[in-house]
Amino acid sequence: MIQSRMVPWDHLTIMKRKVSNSKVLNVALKLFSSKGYSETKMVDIARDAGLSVGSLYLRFKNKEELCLDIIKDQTKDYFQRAEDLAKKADTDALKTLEDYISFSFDCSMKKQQMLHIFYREYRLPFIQPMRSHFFKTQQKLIESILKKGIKSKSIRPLNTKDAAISIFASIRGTIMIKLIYGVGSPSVLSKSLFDLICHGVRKGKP
Amino acid sequence: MIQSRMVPWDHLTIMKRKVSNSKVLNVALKLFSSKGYSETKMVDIARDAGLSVGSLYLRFKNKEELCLDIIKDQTKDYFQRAEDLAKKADTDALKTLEDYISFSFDCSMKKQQMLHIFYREYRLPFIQPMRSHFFKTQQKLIESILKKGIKSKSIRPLNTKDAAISIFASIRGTIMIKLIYGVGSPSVLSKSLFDLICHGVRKGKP
DNA sequence: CTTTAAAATGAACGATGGTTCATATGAATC
DNA sequence: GATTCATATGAACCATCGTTCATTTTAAAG
Repeated sequence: MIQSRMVPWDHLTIMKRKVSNSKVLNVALKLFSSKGYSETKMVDIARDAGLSVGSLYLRFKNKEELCLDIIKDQTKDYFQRAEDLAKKADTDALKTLEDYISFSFDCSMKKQQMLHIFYREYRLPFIQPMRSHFFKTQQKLIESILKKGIKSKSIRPLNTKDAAISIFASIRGTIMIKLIYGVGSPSVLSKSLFDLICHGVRKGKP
Repeated sequence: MIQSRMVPWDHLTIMKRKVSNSKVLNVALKLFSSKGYSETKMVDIARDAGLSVGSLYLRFKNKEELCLDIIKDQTKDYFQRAEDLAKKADTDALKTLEDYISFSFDCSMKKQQMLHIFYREYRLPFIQPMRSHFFKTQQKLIESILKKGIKSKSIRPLNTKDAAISIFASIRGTIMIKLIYGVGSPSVLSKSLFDLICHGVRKGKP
């Protein structure tokens, strides 16, 4: 019981706080994703979480930091999982590419609330660094899969850098379309995108 | 000279107004695209255009309508040009697809200021109808190119609806990446995307 | 029961910015 | 010069939040 006085961190606190921090983050995520960042008011978050505005400011420095905390919370294990997945490209690059695309879709669907924050108001300045980091790592990751595929001859020789950008853009574009317009099922979109990226539309051999 | 009293429309008014409407639209476009819709204040637009706030409200009902007027102004002949282009698919579907992609890139680069409005704050409710219309028409257009290509055997048989969505998403995704991160030259991106869509990454015949 | 301090409260503050309106300007007409 | 009316002005109005802070509540410790 001493701990509840000494450590303020959420997961160690034993029922001193009425409402847990993760509850607040979830509520805020829901609001940001449904109404947008600037349309979501601090009072809304407080009300929905069952707290007062004042309490919010005891836990988060301000609105921006609250938003950043959400994003950190939502992305914490994505990068490692993507990295692990890419390692398999030594064995079968095309299969790895397929897995990566389907993994991207899965994650995006699970985290679509968070993605709404990214796609809306896409230049909220404090989000830019995270977006940039995501782009760079994923582009390099796709490039590494392509290189391995070319080496093992399952992928035709091509400019890996340009192709990686195109593939990354295609994946993110499709996810964006899905999120904005709600068309198509994720699995069909994912499958049909891989089919396109893998074979192209042209008839006959390349 | 009588006209200047009788018709308030911009292009017919002979120097009664200090500042033309199209000047205002251009100034506002510049501000919206560089700072974002909600970060752009009506006073900013007024100042940069060399007008008072009051005058702005004599010309545009409110901020939203001003923004819509900009978009209408910027997109007025896009749709017809895209339609005309697609007609050529009877002759050579692959070439038409290539042209469509490069046309999309060209337009997007010329109108990138306007696109910033679309990609930022992407759910400004009053913009949704326009976005939706764009998606539907372009998807149908791509689908029609694919169908013609399949008929004339330059394109392999595939689910044209799914493929059209993937292709549309890839194009828009690539343009978005270009606008957000500024990576790559438009012509290289366009070329490399067509290469991907046309051939895919796989080695050997499909 | 008293003390203590973390946690919670919400009214009040202050800055912001879209919109309005009473007033002014100026060019055309008589 | 007087009249008229489109155009222009910008201070003022009003609503909207993000943020703060003096005060209260809660519950563990003594």
